[in-house]
Amino acid sequence: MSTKLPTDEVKGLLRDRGLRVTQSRVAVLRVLSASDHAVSHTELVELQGEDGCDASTTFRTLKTLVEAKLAAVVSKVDGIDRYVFTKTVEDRHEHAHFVCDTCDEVLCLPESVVPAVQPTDRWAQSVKAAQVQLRGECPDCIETS
Amino acid sequence: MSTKLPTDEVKGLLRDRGLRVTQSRVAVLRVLSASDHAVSHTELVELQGEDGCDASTTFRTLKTLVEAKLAAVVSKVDGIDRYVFTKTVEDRHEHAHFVCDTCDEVLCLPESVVPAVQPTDRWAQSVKAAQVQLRGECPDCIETS
DNA sequence: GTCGTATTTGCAAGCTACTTGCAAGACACA
DNA sequence: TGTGTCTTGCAAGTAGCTTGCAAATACGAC
Repeated sequence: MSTKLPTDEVKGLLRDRGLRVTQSRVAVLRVLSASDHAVSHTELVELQGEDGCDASTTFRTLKTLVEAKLAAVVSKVDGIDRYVFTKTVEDRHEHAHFVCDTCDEVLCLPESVVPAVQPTDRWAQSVKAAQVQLRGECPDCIETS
Repeated sequence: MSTKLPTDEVKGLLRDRGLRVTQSRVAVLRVLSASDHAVSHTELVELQGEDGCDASTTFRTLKTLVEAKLAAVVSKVDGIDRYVFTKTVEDRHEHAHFVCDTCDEVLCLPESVVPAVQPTDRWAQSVKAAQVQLRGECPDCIETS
C-alpha cells in the first residue's frame, strides 16, 4: 500500500477530464491510487469506512472513472469487478493477471504472458487485443499448502 | 448442436460413478452432451424448458456432476459458471477459452495458447496448472462491427 | 412386488454484486 | 449569489447462486 495522492492532484485529474470534483470521486481515486493491487467495490467501501459514500454511489463513481480512463477494470472474475487507478497509460494493466482460487487475490503476472497464436489466424486480432487472465493456485498458496 | 446421448448411456455413466439415476441428472447430462459450447445454468434451464427441474436442483445437479467428473466448469466469467460434458479426459477443456465481450459467447481457442513463462520462475507451477482465459471481441463480432 | 432408508428434490428464503428511479443536495459558471 | 445541471442517497429491484427443510424418490433388502 503506497501513499494516497494529495487531494489537490486528484482534483486536478478530475478537472482535466471535464469531471466535476465531488467527495465521492476524490475519495475513490485516492484509495485506488494508494493500493498496490486491484480493488473490488466491496474492498473500496471497507477501506473508506465510515466516511465512505453510499454503495450505489461508489458503483457509479467507479463507472464514471473508468469512462474517464482514470481507472480500469483489470479483472471480472466470479462476478466481481476489480479496479486500478490509471494515471498513466502504463497503469492500464494491459498484461496478464492471475486469479488465485485459494486466496482470491488478483495478481499481476511478473512478465508478459503472450498467447501463442499465429498472426495469420483469424483469431490473431482478437487475441492480440484481449485481456488475458489465468486462474489457479498462486505461488504463495502452493508454498503454504 | 450435436445429438443428445441416449438415455440408457447417460444412466450407465451415472451408475458407473456410483450416482443415483434421477430425472434431473439424466436431463442435464443429455443437454450438456448435445451442446457444442459451454452452457451456463440459465441457458440449461432455458434449454430444458417446461420439463426442467427447479433452478436450485439444477445448480445442485451441476455441482454433483462436476464432482463426479461427468461435467467441468470451463469458464467463470462475470460470476457465471459455464459447464461442458466431460465423457472423456480430452473433453475437460484444459485449453484456453475466449470470452467475447460483445456476444458473451465462451469459445474454445482453436490452438493451444501457452503462456510464455520461464520454467525457473516461481510462477511456473501456478501458470502451468492454470485455467487460461482471454476476453475481448471475438472474430465474428469484429467482422460484423 | 413392497418396504425402509438414505439420497434428492422443490419451495421459500437469503446472500452478494450490481443496477435503476427519483427526490434532494452539491457543484460550477455567470 | 443565483441558477441550472450534475451527483448523491435511499429504496427497491435484478441475476446468479446457496441453504434449510419437508416431501418425494431411488434402490437394495426382503
